[in-house]
Amino acid sequence: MLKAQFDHSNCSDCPIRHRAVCAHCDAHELEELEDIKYYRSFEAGQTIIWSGDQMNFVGSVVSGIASLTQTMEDGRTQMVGLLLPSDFVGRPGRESAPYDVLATTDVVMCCFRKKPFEELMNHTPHIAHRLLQMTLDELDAAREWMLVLGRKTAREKIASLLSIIARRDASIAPKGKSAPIVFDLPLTREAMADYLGLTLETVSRQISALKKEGVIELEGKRHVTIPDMRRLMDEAGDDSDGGFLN
Amino acid sequence: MLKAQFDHSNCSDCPIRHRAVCAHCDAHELEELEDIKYYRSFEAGQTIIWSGDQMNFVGSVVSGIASLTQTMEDGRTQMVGLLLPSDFVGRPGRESAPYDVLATTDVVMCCFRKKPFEELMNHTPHIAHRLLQMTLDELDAAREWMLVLGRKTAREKIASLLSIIARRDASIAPKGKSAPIVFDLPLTREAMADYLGLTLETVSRQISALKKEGVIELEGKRHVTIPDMRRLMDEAGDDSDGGFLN
DNA sequence: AAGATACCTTGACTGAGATCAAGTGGAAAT
DNA sequence: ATTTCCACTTGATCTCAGTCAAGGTATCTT
Repeated sequence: MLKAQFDHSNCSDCPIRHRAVCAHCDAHELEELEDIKYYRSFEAGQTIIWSGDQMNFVGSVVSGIASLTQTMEDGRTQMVGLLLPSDFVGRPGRESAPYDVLATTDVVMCCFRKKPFEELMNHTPHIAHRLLQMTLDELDAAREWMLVLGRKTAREKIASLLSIIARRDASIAPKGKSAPIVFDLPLTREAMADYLGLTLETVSRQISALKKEGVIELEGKRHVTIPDMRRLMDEAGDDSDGGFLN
Repeated sequence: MLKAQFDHSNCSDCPIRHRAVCAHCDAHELEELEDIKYYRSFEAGQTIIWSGDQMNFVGSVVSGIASLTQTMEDGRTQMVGLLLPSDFVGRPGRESAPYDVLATTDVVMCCFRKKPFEELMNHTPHIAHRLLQMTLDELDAAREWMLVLGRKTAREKIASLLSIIARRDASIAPKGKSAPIVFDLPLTREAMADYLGLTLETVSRQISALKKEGVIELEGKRHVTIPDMRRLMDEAGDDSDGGFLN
């Protein structure tokens, strides 16, 4: 069903057209991409790519959320990337995947066979340049996350994660700064724990605590309301006037 | 003194010629780079770039070690990158620096004024392509580090850091796998702590413990011998046959 | 030579988060 | 309707690393 929704779809109608790796492409370049692209759907929980496997495609997340995950032999796991719509998966020039890629929700991906994509990239500076931009952004995000993992308390970690998810959804929010932000958590408590370097019990306790103190409101287990974004960002230990609110 | 050593030097004699952002450049491109490059030296402990400052240059570390560091308002700090010779500093297209860049040892940098470099990059795919490669490598390193920060014990963290430094110096080592690896720690205990998300006391204790158990040997506070690399990698919690030893 | 400084080590105690365990609630399966 | 299952919550206890404090050692200053 989901698949059909995107099959044969034209790039110009694509929801991630202006943010994905193809964002800077002109009409001609887009045609070349259309020739080698295909869509694939994955159900929540499915593994999209296994660490160590041959990678014969690269691609963009069109809808849904995927995660990059590293696992130690004894089972400890750490999420090392959260892939949102428009994010790119795979590395041109690399043979095998360094991490597991998991579908956290149902996911649709726009895939390109790796070889043709690499060739296309070599004579299409627009793609290479956009990929560089996106990679630099991801590197910044990874480094921000290193501060969270290395130095923040459990409470600050949770608040940081909620801030990030809220910020992403806030683009739709009205101008008024004080308007409450509402969203659904796309992650289980366990996935949050794997992202934050915590146990799921600690995640649960901290969410309960933030709820009890009115920093967040919860309806069911996933539906979150942030009455005061500034308060949440204080709890995250971020500079309260940094970036998001001005 | 250090400065003179590199002033007016020709790119073809440069120690990082084949690994830096200029690695793929041909003779003509190198000439263009020579026109806009200049060298700067920094003493150990000096700040190379302040977070938030205007960045009017980008460049490569030629010798020495620098670090990218993030600091919270209350003083907690996390190192988010370790810059070794050939590593690139700065982001084309960005105005202000997102992190502090500190000289951990004496450092020599090969700098390019940002504007000319950006223009040069636009019509020099060799540079853009190499920068993409390097950025993807850094992203991998950052993600590997996220596993260390999020899921490893203090002991594993120290062993991981020692492995990384040892691996870097091991390129010079003879073929025989069992040959002990010897190097000097380029970081203070505090810098190690900032890299690992620990306190300096914990770093000191874990190093003492590894020494007592014969995993490492110490001469003075900085001179390290690794009698058995495989043992160290076991302590790091890494797959013992992953990557380094085969 | 004596003091100052920077870097490091070690000990005693504390506490945040992990671990172990039991229980809740809601949705799907039978 | 009730069983099963999964995601989540909550409690009791434990432990690893943080905190606070004292002392050591090498180098630099005066």
